[in-house]
Amino acid sequence: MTKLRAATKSAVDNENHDPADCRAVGQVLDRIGDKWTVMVIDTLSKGPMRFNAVMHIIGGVSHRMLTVTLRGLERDGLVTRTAYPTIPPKVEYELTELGRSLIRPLKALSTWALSNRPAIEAARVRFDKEEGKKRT
Amino acid sequence: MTKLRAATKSAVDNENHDPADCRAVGQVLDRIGDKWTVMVIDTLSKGPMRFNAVMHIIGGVSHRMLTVTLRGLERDGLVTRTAYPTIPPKVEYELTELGRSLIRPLKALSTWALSNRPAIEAARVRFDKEEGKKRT
DNA sequence: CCGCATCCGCCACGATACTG
DNA sequence: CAGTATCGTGGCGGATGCGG
Repeated sequence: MTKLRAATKSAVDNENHDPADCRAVGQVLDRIGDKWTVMVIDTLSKGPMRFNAVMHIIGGVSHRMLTVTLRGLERDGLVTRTAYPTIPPKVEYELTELGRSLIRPLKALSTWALSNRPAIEAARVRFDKEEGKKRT
Repeated sequence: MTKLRAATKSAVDNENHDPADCRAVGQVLDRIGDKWTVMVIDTLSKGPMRFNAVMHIIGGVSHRMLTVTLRGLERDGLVTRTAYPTIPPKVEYELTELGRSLIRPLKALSTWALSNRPAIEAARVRFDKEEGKKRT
């Protein structure tokens, strides 16, 4: 998602060929286009879960990035954070209704990806081969 | 998106709680999660178009980034590039069948975004207000 | 008109260490 | 067990200039 971010939105704001569509998608991508958000949502879609559980299931996410990602999702009302002030602490995360509603469009994307990855892969290989020929 | 990128996929590859879903989505986000890809697709969804036309319609995209984005899409077989070797040059871009098939799931996302942005915005404001209180 | 190379600023991400 | 702070790095994205 890399990076629409707040920095450059000015130019985009002034444009309206079909603002509803492209800007809306842009917004979502800003949100879920980062490295871990989608994985967290997918993981939490199976039910409420503790911090470490999420971390272990995803695997490969750093402690810090998981915290940051979860805070972001909490901020946008996509997950709830419930802290039990016990010793040791126990924190549970759960998708909100809003968060769960995102699963469906995400599934659509995932379905598309699964069906078309071979085609993309093929196109990519073909393209790179052409590139190779040009250089020789 | 902005940045899953190839760099870190190693850790993710070893994990399979529901690999089909999350990895597939991850792949797509790697592709379309950057700053301009979705906008380009949306723009081209209206029909074949010349480079400058796309640039003008999107507005705010640098010459270089549009080139890069289009090359990426071409590489993955999502758009075709047709150059007419006239003077001055004229290049037309058009979505392939594969590219057009991506519009549907994108629409799903855009629909979700449009319906829920108010909710997200509200949650965000609420969350930030709480943050403010804590700091005081 | 379009593509490509170079230079550079900036931010997402990761590793580590410390607190409660 | 969970969160925060700090620091370092890679690579995206913008500006500009040349080539065809």
